[in-house]
This record gives sequence, structure tokens and C-alpha cells, in this order.
Amino acid sequence: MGRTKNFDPDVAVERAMDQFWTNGYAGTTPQQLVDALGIGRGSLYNAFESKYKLYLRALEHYLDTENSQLFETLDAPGSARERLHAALNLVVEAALNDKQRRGCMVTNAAVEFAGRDPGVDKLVRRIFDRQEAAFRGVIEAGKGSGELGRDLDAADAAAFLLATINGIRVLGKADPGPRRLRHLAETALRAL
Amino acid sequence: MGRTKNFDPDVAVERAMDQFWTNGYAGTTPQQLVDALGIGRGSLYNAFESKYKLYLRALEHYLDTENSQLFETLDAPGSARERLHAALNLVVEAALNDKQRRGCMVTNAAVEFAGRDPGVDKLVRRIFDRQEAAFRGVIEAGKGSGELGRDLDAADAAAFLLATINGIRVLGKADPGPRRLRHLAETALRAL
DNA sequence: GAGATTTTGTAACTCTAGTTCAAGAAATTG
DNA sequence: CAATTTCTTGAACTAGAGTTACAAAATCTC
Repeated sequence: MGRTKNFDPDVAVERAMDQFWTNGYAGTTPQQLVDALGIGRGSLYNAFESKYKLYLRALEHYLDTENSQLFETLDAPGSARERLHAALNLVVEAALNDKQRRGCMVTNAAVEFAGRDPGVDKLVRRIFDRQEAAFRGVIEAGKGSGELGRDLDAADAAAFLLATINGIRVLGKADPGPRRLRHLAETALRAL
Repeated sequence: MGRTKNFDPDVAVERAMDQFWTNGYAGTTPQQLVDALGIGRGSLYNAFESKYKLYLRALEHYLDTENSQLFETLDAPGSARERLHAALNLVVEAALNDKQRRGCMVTNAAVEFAGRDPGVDKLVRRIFDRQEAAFRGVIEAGKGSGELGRDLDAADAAAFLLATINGIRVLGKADPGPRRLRHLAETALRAL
């Protein structure tokens, strides 16, 4: 009951995600959001309460969409090494193709907020946990098939790969040139 | 000629560094700076012109001081592997002991500004270049002594280690627990 | 010590961030 | 269609960010 919204909240969240992703939380102003979402200030606050809550929704949306490629790649058919290699390369290629140099919104959120905001902390840890678990699953499969050494600690290796993809993202932001990133996937996988 | 300053600019820059390091650029207000540096607003702006220029000086100061440990560790006596291991562990331990979870100011600067500010970009690249070069030097020494395989590409390996330390810093910010970080140095070095 | 110069402390200024509010418009219910 | 509810538009508000201005104070030169 009551008037129906003139806009699609999901679309609005997606556009908000773009803004926060590009400019960070502190770097995004209500005015930018109003312009980007194409709705009035009143509607913005009526629908989302505050910039902060909108940010949280945008970050969740990011987790649900942008991040899914990594999981798909890790779950794809193929040997363990192939899948890990494809996953790392996915991150490398994303960094290389990121003309705006926005990096990964999770990495950005972690750095901008970590330790200072429980809400963001929770989301960041959740996604890190999931990524780590996905890596670990592949590694254990590789150990089971004999493709990876039995002496390899799957938990350690998964944490290492999690660190690696975050490192790639930071380097990609700092210097978008392909020089450093090019062989990162191969080099990292020598550790396994 | 003229009145002499009541404060030591170097000390002021150091305190500013602490603020920016802890709160980021956008998260640090003139008032916080005034309080932390213990000087008046007038002196602040008279001495440093703007928040932005002070930030740049603070970041340079960081590069000159906090980062030097990494170079010292890499230049210390010992085998290549020992030195690389010690360097990675230095970063790991720094993350574990970082109760405030400020992370590394360079990593933070890269994520907050990269691609959006030429001044910060330049400083970040400079330090990344230096760190990479330092890693590379050790790796080449290791190759020369036969400790590391001749087939190892020193440039690729150095870029990989640069990514790794940045990854460690991001993980450390997100989750200060020792679980993930503990064996990262050993695991990463298996790649060499 | 006069004069020049620089620093200091504080007030003040402008601008915008982030949010709220009020009045009217659209939908829903019965 | 009346009653109710929710949404929209845009102005308006508060607080503080980032900076400047100015008079007073300190130092330096000669």
C-alpha cells in the first residue's frame, strides 16, 4: 500500500556500487550518488537511510556479483593446477583490463575500513573466508589426485593464494602496466 | 631573519604521518592534525601550505623511515633464502603486531589514491620500484651462488614477492589473527 | 633599538557533506 | 472515490572541512 517506487532499488544499488568502487566510501558524496542513481535526495534517504547503509548494500552486491567469477573458475572442470592457474590469471587480467584502476572493491574496503568498522569487517572477512575455502577445496582435490604433494598444507597454501590475489590487486592499482603482473600466476603456483 | 618556529617541522611531519597512517587521508581532519601536532592552525598552514602537501611530506617521511627495515633486512648478511625469508617474516610480524591495524601506509596510499592522484602515484611507484629492485638483487645473488635455480626469472620473482608483501598487508588489515599469516613466508618462498 | 620579517593564535569565511523536512503526487484498500 | 500510506521533489538545516586573514609577538639585521 502506498505509492510505488519510481526506480528499481536493485539498479540503484548497482549504480551506487559503481560509485563507491571507483571513489571509495569517503570519496563518494551524496550529490554524486543522487546524480548517478538518477533519483532525488529524498528518495535516496527514504530508500536507503544513510550513505553508510547504502555502502554496505553496495558491498554486498559486489560480493554477490563481481566475485562470483572467481568461484566459477575454481569450480570449473580441469586439474587442480589448471583451475588455480585460471583463477589467478582471472585476477591478473582483471587488473590489467581495469582502465579506471578501481581495483577490487573488497580489497579497497578492507584497506579503507578494516579495524575501524565492524560492519565492513564482517563482510570482508566473510568473503575472504569463502575465497580461501574455495582455494583450499581445489588444493585438497589436487592432493587427493596426487597432482599436488601430500606434504603440502592445504590451509597454508590457500591463505597464501588469498594473499597473492590481494597483492595482485594492490599492484594493479599502483601500476597498471603488464610488466609486473604478467607472470605472477605462474610464479606463484611454483609454490605448490 | 624573522621569528623562529616554536616547533620542529620534522617532528610535526612525523606526527602527521601517524595520523594519516591511522586514519587515511580523507579520514584525517585539520582539527586532528592541530591536536596531534600541538600547534595552531595558523602555524600548520603557514608551515605546510595544505593538508595535501602535508600528506605528501608525511608519506615521504614514511618511505624514509618505516620502510628502511625491509631494505636493511634484505641487505643483511646471510644466504639469499635466509634474507628473503627474514624480509617476508618482517612484514608478517609487523602485521601481527599491528594492534591498531593501520597496515602499511604505502599500501593504504596506493589503494586510497592510485590512479587518481599523480603525486601519490609517483611516490608509491618509487617505493614499489625500490622494493622490487631490492628483492631482485637478493634473488640474483642467490642465482649467482647456485642457491636459486638458474631458470628462475629474477624480475618475475621479485614482482611476485612485491605482490606477496602487499597481500600480507591487506590480509593483516582484514584479519589480524595469526592463523593465515603464520606460514606465509615459508609457503611463498617455495616458489623460488 | 628601529625596522624588517616571520611565526603565532584565533576568529572568520566559504563550501559542502550528510541529513531532514514539508508539501504534494501517486498508488493501494475497501 | 475517500482514506491511508508511501514516494518524490527540493529546499533547508547543521556541522564541520579546509583555508585565509589579521593583529600581536618573537626573532634577525644593522
